[in-house]
Amino acid sequence: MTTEHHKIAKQRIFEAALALFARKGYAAVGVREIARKAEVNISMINYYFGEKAGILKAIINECYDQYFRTIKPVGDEDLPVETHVRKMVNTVVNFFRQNTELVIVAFDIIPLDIPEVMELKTKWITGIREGMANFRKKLGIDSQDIVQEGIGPTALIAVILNHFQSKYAAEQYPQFKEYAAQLNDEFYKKYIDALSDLFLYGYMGKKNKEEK
Amino acid sequence: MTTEHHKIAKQRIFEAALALFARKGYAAVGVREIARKAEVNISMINYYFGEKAGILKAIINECYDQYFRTIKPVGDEDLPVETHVRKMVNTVVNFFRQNTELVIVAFDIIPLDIPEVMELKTKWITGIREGMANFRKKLGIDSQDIVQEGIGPTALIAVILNHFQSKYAAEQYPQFKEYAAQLNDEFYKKYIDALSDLFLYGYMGKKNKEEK
DNA sequence: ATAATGTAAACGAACGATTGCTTAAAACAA
DNA sequence: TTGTTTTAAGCAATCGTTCGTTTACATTAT
Repeated sequence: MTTEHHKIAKQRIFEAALALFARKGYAAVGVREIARKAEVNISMINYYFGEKAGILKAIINECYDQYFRTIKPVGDEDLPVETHVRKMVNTVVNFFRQNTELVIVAFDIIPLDIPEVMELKTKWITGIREGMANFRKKLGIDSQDIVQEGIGPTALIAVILNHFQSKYAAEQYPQFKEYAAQLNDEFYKKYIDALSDLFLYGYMGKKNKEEK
Repeated sequence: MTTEHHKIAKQRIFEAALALFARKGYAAVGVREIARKAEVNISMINYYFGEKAGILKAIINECYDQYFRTIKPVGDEDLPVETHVRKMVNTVVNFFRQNTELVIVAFDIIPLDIPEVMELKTKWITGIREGMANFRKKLGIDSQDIVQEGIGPTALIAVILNHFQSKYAAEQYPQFKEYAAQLNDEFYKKYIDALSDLFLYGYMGKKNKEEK
């Protein structure tokens, strides 16, 4: 029971902080606000996570770990390039959809002046990049070429992240909730196809395809 | 002289805040830090901008105004679609390059719980979308189709914004400065072409082009 | 010409509120 | 009892903002 209680309280803090960080950004959220939402005493945060930044570290670890474990096996599959790309887009979009708050907080680009956190993120990103080296190679991306690095998978993920940041923001504001409500299963089926098409054949190719 | 002095102090606050907001995010920066960097008394911030959020509003107005005035005339030009897209990509990338701090702060997606600021951004985005309606029409984008909205120009800007966020972050950290230094004129010439190619013909088209 | 008035810019000090975090004791389970 | 979990209270520091005052210069009146 004790262990159970333990987990529950820690989990509540984690989830409350995650939701608040996603909504307002790390710096804009205070520990008291987290404690209030988690229905927990303030000191519980330091008890379980050491410091405020400890929650963020936990979020980052959780997100990158799950992300890597999700896309790595897909990247290692042996499929024709086009099929492979489509499957990867599908995988990434679904992961972002199911873990929107996690990716918004963990994949946020604005640097925090907390060296430890920055190092943690760098470590993860480097690791994932190495783990996906084969997939990148298959796409013919030369890791030395910074132009190719700037587009390719990097660009794809930027687009997807941007979409879910916008979606999440829209869900908060009454005037945009109507839009957010349209983003259902049906939408994502089409979205994944359209995004794959765009990445594979571009805007002109996509246009030709539609005109056929 | 008085007016001259006025401009200088206000400008210093604006620029100091802009740099700090871009680096750390709005919420992570205090007015004292801004005042210190601007070499100005703390109370001058409220004197010139009313409140801390007033600086942010000024930044947002400055950015969107300049952005719209830059891309609008390009969007209204009468060019073949491909040429038009390439010119637009070139225009947007150069604008982001020359106004990196402005776009990082103003185009940041994470919502601030300052209703006034959110309304201001919404107003600008709506206006720009309307102003660029002809260009979107030319690309064959149906504004009602949220799938097409999610990719297209939205995706392109997301990619470019992501690049400059990464670049700006890299410039701050010693271990990445080497990378940031490579992002020179030569790089952006290639980057603009590669990004245009990707958007127009996709990854497969780009690959075919290179193999020729 | 000199003195009085007006005005905008800048200053240091302080306001109440909130920040992240710590402590010591109470409540609980084993 | 022993050891763990939860609590309330409080720490120093900082937050955004406002205060009354002073400086510097322009305008007006005498």
